[in-house]
Amino acid sequence: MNIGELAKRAGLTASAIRFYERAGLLASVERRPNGYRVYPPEAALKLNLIVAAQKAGFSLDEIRSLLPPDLVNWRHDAVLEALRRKVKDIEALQARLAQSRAHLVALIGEIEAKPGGIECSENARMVLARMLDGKLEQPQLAPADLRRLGKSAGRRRTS
Amino acid sequence: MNIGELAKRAGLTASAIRFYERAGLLASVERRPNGYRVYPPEAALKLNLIVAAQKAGFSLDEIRSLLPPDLVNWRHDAVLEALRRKVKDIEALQARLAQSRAHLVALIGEIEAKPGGIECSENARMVLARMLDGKLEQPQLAPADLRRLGKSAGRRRTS
DNA sequence: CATAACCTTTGAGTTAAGTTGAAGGTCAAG
DNA sequence: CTTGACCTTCAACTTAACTCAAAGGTTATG
Repeated sequence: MNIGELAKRAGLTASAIRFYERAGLLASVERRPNGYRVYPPEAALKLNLIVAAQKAGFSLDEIRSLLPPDLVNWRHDAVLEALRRKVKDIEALQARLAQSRAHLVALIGEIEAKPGGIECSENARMVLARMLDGKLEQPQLAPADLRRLGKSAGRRRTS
Repeated sequence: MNIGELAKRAGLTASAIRFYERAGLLASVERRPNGYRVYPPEAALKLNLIVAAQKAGFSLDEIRSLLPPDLVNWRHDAVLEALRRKVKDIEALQARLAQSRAHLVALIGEIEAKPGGIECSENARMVLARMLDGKLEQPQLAPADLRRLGKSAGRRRTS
């Protein structure tokens, strides 16, 4: 199977697959005499796994450090530890989101609760004040690698 | 007040404040004869507001489009709409996170449930298979601007 | 034999929200 | 008069996960 065929099967682009190879997620692969990469059918499985792990919030770096070269000799303990850590990360993010949501909902309530009486600027000043002290201390969170978890799951190839 | 003083008060760096000005979030400010920026005390309030909005998941672009120049003539309806939209975004992300978390927890359970009997490679293959079809379709989500919501709230200046 | 549809590598561009560095002007203290 | 702490601009760098373009080789088809 050539790279284009594999890309189609995995729902990726050929350039993404080359990128994964360059990034060390895929071992360097067999070549035809003309230089074309040739993939065995299992390659699609590995790509699907990578995509799934990404959707679950793992970075390519994390995935590389956990993926065994052969797809069968997993480092059990490391994988379990990473999974548990990721669950913790998600829970922390969930807590933060719940706080943010609550703040926003409260803010909406305060803004709506003034049908037009008290001068607009008066109102604005009060709402502002409440908004600012409400936000001043939120839970400190793990490093920035949580960002990934917020990514869209859509983005299937459109061509 | 000079920029360094303002930065200290707002918990930002001077370069961040210059960046916000360049990005159109802050109107260009009065200068001393030597070129130094001079800020009125209210400036800190505006910066606090920007920081608060960012923590709530708004991008600088969004903030710029909502922030009135005078801090008092808000476009009520636009602000309310933006707030409600942001709450929706947060809820969508929460749903996605709950799914991811559930998947990971289930996966951990499956891996743990094999004390060492069935060949490791057998187990790996099964777990893999279940993992892949579980993930294949997740809720499609709004564009990628949800990323911001995952950012750490920590990162108070350390110098 | 021309053309399209593949494939190759390399290098640069994308986004967001800043940070860092160079090169230089200004100001107060000792 | 020099040291150190400020301030100025501008340009380039950072991160992640790719994408895109250029320039060229290969293969199948009409």
